[in-house]
Amino acid sequence: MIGAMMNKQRSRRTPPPQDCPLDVCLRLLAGAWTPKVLWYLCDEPRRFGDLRRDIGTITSKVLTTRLREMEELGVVAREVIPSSPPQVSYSLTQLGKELKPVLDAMTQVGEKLGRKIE
Amino acid sequence: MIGAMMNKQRSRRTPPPQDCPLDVCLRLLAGAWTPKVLWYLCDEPRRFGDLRRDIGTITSKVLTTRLREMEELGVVAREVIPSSPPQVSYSLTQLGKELKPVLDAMTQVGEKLGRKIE
DNA sequence: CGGTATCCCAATGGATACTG
DNA sequence: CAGTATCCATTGGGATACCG
Repeated sequence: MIGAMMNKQRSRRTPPPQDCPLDVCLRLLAGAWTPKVLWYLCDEPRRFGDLRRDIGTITSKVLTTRLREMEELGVVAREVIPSSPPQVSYSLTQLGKELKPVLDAMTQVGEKLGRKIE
Repeated sequence: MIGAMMNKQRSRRTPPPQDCPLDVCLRLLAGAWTPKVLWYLCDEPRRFGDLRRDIGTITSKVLTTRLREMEELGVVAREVIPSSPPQVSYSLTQLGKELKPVLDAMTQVGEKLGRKIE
């Protein structure tokens, strides 16, 4: 079963192939909610539930997914604080903080783009 | 096109809800191939077919889609040169050129992210 | 040359329920 | 509190064919 399923059929869905650095960064930022997670982590570390409430309508499944992939890329750090009830705190790493200027730059252009919309 | 996208009925609940400038910029850049199109238009105007060949494996359907939405946002300009065979030239507008620093910033962070991957 | 028109698939992520 | 586990609707965009 696994063998069969691992047989990647490359016929369709030839993905944007190169892993140039731009694509890498984009794949991170384009994940749903990712910019908002970064935004709320910018100022200070936050716990899972706080993040969830801050962002508003994100489900815990998706929030978990995003945090896990950000963690794997070294953009956020996860710290478990043994206590009862359990607490898990998320914060930006040094690398994560380097995304701030990117978000700011995108916001600036976004404002000009935005005037074209509505 | 993105404008239409923004009025579209949301399926189940209100997903990525706010249209903050960051989201607007991101929706543009996250379109498949969009960064590459921008990249190849950076230096000089290019014709449709040239862009297609530059990028390599993009289909004309998708290239058209991307160029149309970039045009609607005022990021690229489309110029039809009456001749035989017909020529259509695409170039970055002033606003489009402002995306260059954004791409550069993303590339820089992407390089550091990339070292985490492979 | 510079596109449209179809058809269709697989990944993304939303809804909901449940757990240590 | 901080997640997992399922299930499934939406959709971006790839393949292919065709056109003025």
